[in-house]
Order: sequence, then C-alpha cells, then structure tokens
Amino acid sequence: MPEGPSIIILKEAIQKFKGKKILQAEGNAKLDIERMSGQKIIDFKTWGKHFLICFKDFSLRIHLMMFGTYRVNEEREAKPRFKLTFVNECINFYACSLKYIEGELDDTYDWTADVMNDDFNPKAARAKIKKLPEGLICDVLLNQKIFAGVGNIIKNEVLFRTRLHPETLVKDIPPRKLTEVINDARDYSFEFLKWKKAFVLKKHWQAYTKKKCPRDSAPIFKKYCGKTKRRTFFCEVCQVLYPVAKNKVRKNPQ
DNA sequence: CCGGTTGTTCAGCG
DNA sequence: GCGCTGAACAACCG
Repeated sequence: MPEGPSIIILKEAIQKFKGKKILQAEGNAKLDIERMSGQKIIDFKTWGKHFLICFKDFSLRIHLMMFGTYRVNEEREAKPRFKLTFVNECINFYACSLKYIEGELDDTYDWTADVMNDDFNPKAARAKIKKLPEGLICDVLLNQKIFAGVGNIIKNEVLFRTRLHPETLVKDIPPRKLTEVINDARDYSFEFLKWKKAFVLKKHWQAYTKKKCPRDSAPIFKKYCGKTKRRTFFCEVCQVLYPVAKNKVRKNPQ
C-alpha cells in the first residue's frame, strides 16, 4: 500500500463517501474513534503517505505504514483498527497508525513538499536539499519533508532513471542533474500511479529487486545505503557517482 | 515455512 | 540535548 501514489488510489476508492455522515465509528485503535460518530466527512485529502479525513473542526490522519490495508463494504478476518459505517455502506482500515489533527491542515502540512500535489514546488525542494550538502541522495529522496510520498521503490527507480549513484553526496551533484532528480521524483510517482492502477507496476521496475541492468546488462548491486539503511538497487556502470575523478573523464570523447 | 519488507516512532544508550 | 541503534508494530509474498 504505502507510497504516495497508493494513497491517491485509496482516496479515489472512497471518494463516494465525501459529504456523507458517519453513522457509527468503532474500532480497536488507541484514540477516541467514537469522536467521529455522527460527523459529516467534509473532504478527503492526502499529503505524501498520509491519508486525511477532514471534519468540521478536526481531521483524522491515517498512515498505512508498511502493511496497512483497507476494504470498502467488505470485512477481513482480522478485526479492523477502525470501521466507519454509513447508510448501507462501510469502510474498514487495518494495521494503520492514527492521529487526530486539530484545526487547519494548512498549519500542519507543507503542501509544496508532496510530490503528488499540484502545489509541489521543485524550487522549494531544491532549497531544502541545498541545506543538506553532506547528505546522500538516497537519504534525501526518502526525506518526507522534501519529497513527501516518495518511498523506497520510487527512490530506487528515480536514481536509476536519472543515472545517479545512490551514495552521491548532495554537494557533488551537478545542478542540472539535481533538477532532473527533483522533476523525476514527481514524474515517476505519476508513472507509478498509472502502472499501479493497471496492475503492471512490477513489470516496469528497472532497478528495484532486479539482478541485471536493462541498459548495459551489468549486475545490479544490492546495498543497504545511507543513514536510512534501506535496500538500494543500482548499476555501477551507468549510475554515476559524482564527483567523477579527473583521470576518468575522457578529454576527447569519440 | 520462514525470512524479509513499499514505513515510522520511540526508548535507550554513549 | 544530540545522534545512532534496535525494537516494535504488522501482514503478506516468495
């Protein structure tokens, strides 16, 4: 479920409940689920991997973490973390983390960071990245304050598509290459969404979980990179680790 | 059948 | 107070 595009799919799946009144809210969550009983759903919003159910004075933030799931008008065997009942219909959420947000969401969320949002701002992303010169690009891509919604799959694929080595330091990335990475974090996320909806996401992976580079047939390495220590798949032949040593730059190519 | 993981938070430590 | 590590959570896939 978890990366940003999957949360968009969730939003679309339950869009029909927007404007509806919750007849009953129940569940085994730690917070006061019943607070939502009788409330009307004003809107659904998303920010990165957060799914937000908006009410008049507060919102519920749902994070599906690694294994969260949901069902519309269906039950799983396990008890739901919480269930919302409408007239003749219901939504069930399982294995998710919940939190209430009081007041305006604009006070909590920087919408310019969300790669799936129309307000995503590449310049704002660049300014935040510039403040982390010693950071590794593989960690930066997973930083939700910069690229909300990007998860480990998107990270791997964006680095492959832009031919950038995951352990490149931010300060060593050429400006145009950085522009490419920022733009592709958004572009690939929309490709991810399109392919996920069509159930063909996996077959479009070029580096993630792959053994061989589709560009040059060199082996794809697997390494737990950076501070985040997440699985990272990359080709050492075509993904450039900047700065490129001077004696490796050919003076007269071809 | 068991190991690994599309994610995040928090306790505990030096 | 900090950064780092490991645990915890949880369910499905291969």
